[in-house]
Amino acid sequence: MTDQKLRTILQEHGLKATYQRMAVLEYLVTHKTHPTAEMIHEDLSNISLATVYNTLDKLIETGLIIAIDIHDDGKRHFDYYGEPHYHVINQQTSEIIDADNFDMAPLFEAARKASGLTITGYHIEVYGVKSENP
Amino acid sequence: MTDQKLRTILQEHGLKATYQRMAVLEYLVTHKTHPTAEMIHEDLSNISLATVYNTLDKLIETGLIIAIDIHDDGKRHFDYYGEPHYHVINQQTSEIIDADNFDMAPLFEAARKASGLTITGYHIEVYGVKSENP
DNA sequence: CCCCCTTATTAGAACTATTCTAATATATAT
DNA sequence: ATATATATTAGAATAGTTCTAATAAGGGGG
Repeated sequence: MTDQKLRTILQEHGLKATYQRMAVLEYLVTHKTHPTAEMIHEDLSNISLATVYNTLDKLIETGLIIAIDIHDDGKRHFDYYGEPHYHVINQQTSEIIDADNFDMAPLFEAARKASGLTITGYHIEVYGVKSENP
Repeated sequence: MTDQKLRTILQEHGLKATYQRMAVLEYLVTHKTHPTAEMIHEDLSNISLATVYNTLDKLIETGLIIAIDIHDDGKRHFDYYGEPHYHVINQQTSEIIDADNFDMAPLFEAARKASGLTITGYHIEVYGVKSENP
């Protein structure tokens, strides 16, 4: 993804297009690894950890990325959220698999009915284990 | 819920029926407040915080309760999971609303297809805000 | 019914992911 | 180009959770 594209995305979401934000956003766009803040900081070694956290907070506020809490490791993982999707988590390995083969609209309608709220988003994690008989 | 019932539930899930576990489980069964470990510890004042955490871990392992991470407050919240349900979270107030008016079986099937795993459970949080025009 | 042994509880220390501070630097509108 | 509000940073601080190791208690076997 070009710098100009990253700059535009950030500005369209009301964020100043700093070098650090462009780098963190590009990292999340191009890595499917659901990294932690520490992992991003290690790879982008010229950006401070505080800035990684600050930037992740801003990107979450805009909805560009989401956070996933894996209870196994106690760390927050982050995921670019360009297209809505959900996560399937292997309980034996903590591997996170992206999936988008399900229409969430009926769930939104059910949630609206149950709560009276205007639905703005969702986080779905489905847990599984390796099949006994593949 | 009677002590005998609590004892039976714990033993059926392979856990020793200690006073502390019965108290924590009963607390979660009877409180719809999605409490944190600290809140449980404050209310059950004769049970140590370490035991509250240990017990919550054990109850999660058995599937009797689940954890919900609210990113707003950085604390883990816990919820008795006697019947499958999902959560609608008011982003303005962090209020957690239980809802069960949606059949998750099709999502399980989609997740199985996407991952090849045998699905064992799910955590769903739907986010919303107060409607503009109620 | 009472041991025995495994498992649970506890207080407090330790850990660590995340947030805060306050000084410096940078983006962007004018 | 300048001003100004906003962003970055290193390091300290915070706080939720986990660990330690000593004590207590559940419950199966006799």
